[in-house]
Amino acid sequence: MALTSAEATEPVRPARVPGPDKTERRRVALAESALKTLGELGYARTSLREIANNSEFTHGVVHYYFRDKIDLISYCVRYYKTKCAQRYDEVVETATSGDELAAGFLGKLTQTLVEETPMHRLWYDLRAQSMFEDQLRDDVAAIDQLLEGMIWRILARYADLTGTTPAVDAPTAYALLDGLFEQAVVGYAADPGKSADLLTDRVRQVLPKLVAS
Amino acid sequence: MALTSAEATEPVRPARVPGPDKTERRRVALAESALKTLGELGYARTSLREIANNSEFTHGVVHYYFRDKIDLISYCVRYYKTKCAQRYDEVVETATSGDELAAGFLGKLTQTLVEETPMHRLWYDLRAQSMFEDQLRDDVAAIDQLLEGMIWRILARYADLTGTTPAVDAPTAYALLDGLFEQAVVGYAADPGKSADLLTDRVRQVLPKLVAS
DNA sequence: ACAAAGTCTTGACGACTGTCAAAAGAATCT
DNA sequence: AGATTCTTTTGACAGTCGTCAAGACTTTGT
Repeated sequence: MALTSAEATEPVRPARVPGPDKTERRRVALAESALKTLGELGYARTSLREIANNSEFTHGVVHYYFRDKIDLISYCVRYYKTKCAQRYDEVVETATSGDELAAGFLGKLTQTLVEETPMHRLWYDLRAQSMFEDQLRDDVAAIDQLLEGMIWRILARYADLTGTTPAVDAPTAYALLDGLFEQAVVGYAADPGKSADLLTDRVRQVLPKLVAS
Repeated sequence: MALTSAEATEPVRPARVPGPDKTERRRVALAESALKTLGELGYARTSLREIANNSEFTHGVVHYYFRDKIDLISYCVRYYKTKCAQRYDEVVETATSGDELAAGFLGKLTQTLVEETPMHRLWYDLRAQSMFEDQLRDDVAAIDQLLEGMIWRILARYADLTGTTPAVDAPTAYALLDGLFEQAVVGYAADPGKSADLLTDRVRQVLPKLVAS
């Protein structure tokens, strides 16, 4: 799946630029600064100047590499995708029993909840923004698809290891687990320790209900 | 449960004001304009002037009745609460079988999805904002509690009518159904008709898994 | 009828915002 | 070495923003 939107917005490349690496490295650097800022402040309070302050450049450079602010945000969303595409695949590949898979998945789930809290808050913020910002919709929808695939691989493997079959389809499984995870992310600010434990308990309880003999 | 936060921010009332009705009616009117604007534009793009444009007043009046912008938004969140507090109670009260309850609940669920789409988008937007805006956190948490109670009454009654017991606790049930509903709200923009039908199918499939003999 | 109090409009302030482009600095080519 | 191109900084513009308060208008009380 080509990043057609990014290619479309990319400035025409001069003949002597040393390949795409420089421009792409810059865009990635700016995207990382943007994600950091968005994770701290949220979409509503993130300005281009704030993003620039969190980078090694000044605000002008954003317009050299991106058409406008929303172009940068969209790029961020797509870049975000590449960072979480295969978060649980190792667990899927190495588990040899349902319990082991569940434990591994839960370990990773709470680990990412604790270690990447701003990124998760950002994700839910951006998904909400996508309901109001047409330009974000497709990129956010693509990430939802990706996350749905991730969860499906977990559930399909879990069914496999437990000699059962999934009792719900991929979108349903994803929505259910996403609901639990979002609850943990929202509740994390108020009570970080408890939130992670509750998530573990709830997912462990729900997972077996999503498969059937 | 007293609206202590609102009372705390209310300006000291002159001795001769004709009771709380006038001030409260004004605050409600402004809150309704604010909710309308927030539902259309989202939190990030909603300004006080935009809210005023959607009301019969000018922007100055907001500061006559509210300390600041966030005070108005908080009031909106609490006011929102009163509008959805008992959405499904009639279904709970009138259903005489599990199937009837499920059908009634699903009817109401899709009806509200279709008829109040901006309010639901707003809710998810505000909940995301509450992760970044401390002043919104308690009010949003209170609404989550309320919605959890609503879902719990549905599930408890469903268990009652089907001669089963709930297999998960209230927060878990709420997170699961909330996940499905949010998925429908997010997907609604892309495909309104399909989204409502999918929601119905998924909730109907999941509900029986949340109770046990 | 007039004074007092309440309510709302108007207008301005300082700060912030996204965007644009000139200019300066750096890198590359001849 | 100098020209050319690329990259970044700087600075400005026009507009928006939340907030504040003076003043105008409305309502109420005497």
